[in-house]
Amino acid sequence: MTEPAADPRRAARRDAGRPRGANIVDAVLAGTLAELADHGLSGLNVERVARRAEVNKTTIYRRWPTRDALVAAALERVLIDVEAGLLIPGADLRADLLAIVRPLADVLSTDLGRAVMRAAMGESESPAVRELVRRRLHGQTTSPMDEIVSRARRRGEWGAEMNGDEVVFTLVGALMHRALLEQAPLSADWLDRLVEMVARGVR
Amino acid sequence: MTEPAADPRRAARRDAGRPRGANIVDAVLAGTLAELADHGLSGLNVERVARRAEVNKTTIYRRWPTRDALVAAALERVLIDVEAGLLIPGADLRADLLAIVRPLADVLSTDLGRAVMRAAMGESESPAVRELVRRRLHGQTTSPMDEIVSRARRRGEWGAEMNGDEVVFTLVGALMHRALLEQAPLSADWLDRLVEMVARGVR
DNA sequence: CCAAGATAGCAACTATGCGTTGCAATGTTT
DNA sequence: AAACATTGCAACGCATAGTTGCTATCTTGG
Repeated sequence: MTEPAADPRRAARRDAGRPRGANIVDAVLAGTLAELADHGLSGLNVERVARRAEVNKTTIYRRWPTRDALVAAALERVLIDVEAGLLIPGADLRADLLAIVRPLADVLSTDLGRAVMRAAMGESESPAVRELVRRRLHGQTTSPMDEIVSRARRRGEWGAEMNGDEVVFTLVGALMHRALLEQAPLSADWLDRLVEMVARGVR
Repeated sequence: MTEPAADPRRAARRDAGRPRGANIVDAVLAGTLAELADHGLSGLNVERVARRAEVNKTTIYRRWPTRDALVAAALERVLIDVEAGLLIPGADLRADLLAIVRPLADVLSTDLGRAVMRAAMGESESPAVRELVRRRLHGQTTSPMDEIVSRARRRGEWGAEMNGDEVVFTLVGALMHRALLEQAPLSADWLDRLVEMVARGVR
């Protein structure tokens, strides 16, 4: 539900037209993210996005039917970058967990990232966002974690009845809380302590 | 910034007037919470709140200058109920942690509670809400945790370099993630496993 | 090259919801 | 009874979401 917009009238011939919209899509979503970082979700305004992307408001509405859909699409852009770290096996469980959590920590260390995640939590009523979050959550972290857990089991680092997902989600929740509610820095030091604690906890 | 609204003109004589507003304040805040639960933060509408509370819109605006302030006041109402569990010392660290986290878990198990916490996270840009969250967070959990940690230290259950706040906040973050993003139930079983993991982690 | 089809811009419009204002009605205190 | 405070009411101004009808421009198949 991001690019061509499933429109019956557009089903027949999809190869004609003015400059095909990839550029526009990019510009608009980038503009949306920028506005999100600048004014927050509640201050996000479609007309400003349009101006920023140097595109007409109508064009935006033709591609994304509602403000929510626009935001959801923009969020998706960013969340793709939070893909779990490449699955290079680390020295131990702590290293593996750190590798999985660090990309998110990086995102949450920028104004944009915080704005985006805030939106993801706050707007998670919106069907579009809710769907997106579910997709990104399950499936993005689950498979890497399965790998990590079985490695850790082999090394005797994992004896808990906790499953992999539950553990990552706890870590993610902790990051969110610190970044969004406490508004405290996600320092390397703190991250180390957090992961250390969790790693000890599942032994 | 909850009840009388600091208004210079009202400083002189504050004892005359129509039925003093306690009833109205209650009705309006209750209405706000109800609307929040029904339509979510983005769907919350002052005029509907007014109808629901059987009060005029103007009256609301006279007491709470903006929609944000109204929401903040309503949030505060609920968050008071999340006060840390009475400090009855439990059998062990696990029991203490459970006692501290359970009130929040209860709140997050209702539609209203989820809506409220979602609002608290999403709207934490808004100065009013941000201030509120800070106040409730620091000071609400810190002192009970100091107590719990020193008890746990005495019993040899706490050897970690993690401090008390960091641990509660991790727990709270985990609850939030599960309730708001995963939208999974905060079952007693899951809560036990979570607390068990953390308790082991700080040893 | 040309006609068809698709996309984008533009301007004007509706609808909704926030927040304001002036005034009248009603209640309380001294 | 007089003074004062609070509420209700109706009518606004204003920003922003979302729509519509039209025209201009681009791409591609023939």
